Amino acid sequence: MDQLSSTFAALADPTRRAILARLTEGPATVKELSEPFDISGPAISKHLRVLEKAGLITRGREAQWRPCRLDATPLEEVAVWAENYRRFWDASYARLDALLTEMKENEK
Amino acid sequence: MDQLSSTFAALADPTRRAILARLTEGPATVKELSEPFDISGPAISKHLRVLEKAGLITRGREAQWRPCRLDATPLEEVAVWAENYRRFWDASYARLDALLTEMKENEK
DNA sequence: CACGTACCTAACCACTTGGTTATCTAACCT
DNA sequence: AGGTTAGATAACCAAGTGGTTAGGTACGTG
Repeated sequence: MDQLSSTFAALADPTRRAILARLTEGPATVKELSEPFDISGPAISKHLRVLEKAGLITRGREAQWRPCRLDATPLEEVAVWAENYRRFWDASYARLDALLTEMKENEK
Repeated sequence: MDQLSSTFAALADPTRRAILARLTEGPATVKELSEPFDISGPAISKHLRVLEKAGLITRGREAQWRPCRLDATPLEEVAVWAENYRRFWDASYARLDALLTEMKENEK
């Protein structure tokens, strides 16, 4: 699977997005991350592995803890990808787009 | 499933992203959309249903054709979501962020 | 009417996903 | 050494996904 696909796939789960949101406040252990959720440890472990494979988190090791840190670089690609569609949802951008097209037409 | 989740899930497949890219050039029939891909009609139909459920396309009906049109509005939510993480990948933004935090500290 | 074209639905298959419980390793603390 | 805590792994299950083939519907045309 390509980078963008695995990033989108990782983001498709609300639990994983909540984990990312939590990590914006700083690194956390697996236990801390699992606190807000009513699911088992192994389930969290699986989510973390998905996030790690997508390159969205990195994991260290300190004694018996395996602290997770956010790595947002894959999200830049997501933002860039979405921005390419801005003119299709943004009305003012659409008008600008139409203007530019018109100008191009006039050049011919 | 919430809106953002189903949007991300829809975008996780390269075939579906390619279909969206094709639709930026204007509406297309199912046949036209399936042309670039080496998969069966029903497979395309399934992809289109996923995109439709995610609100990324709308479908009309003209005689025996069911033309698809792009609807990018769910992508705005994606862009906004990703932008909230910009400071975690953008070095200059991170520096600005640190500066603002420092200023806040000084206010106390 | 008969035929071809565009598209959908149904049934099926292999694989993945999100969850579980049970069991293991590794580190810390008495 | 024994017990507790953090975490991973394994085995399992139900549901979902991405693909297939076969068959059905709706429309335009000879």
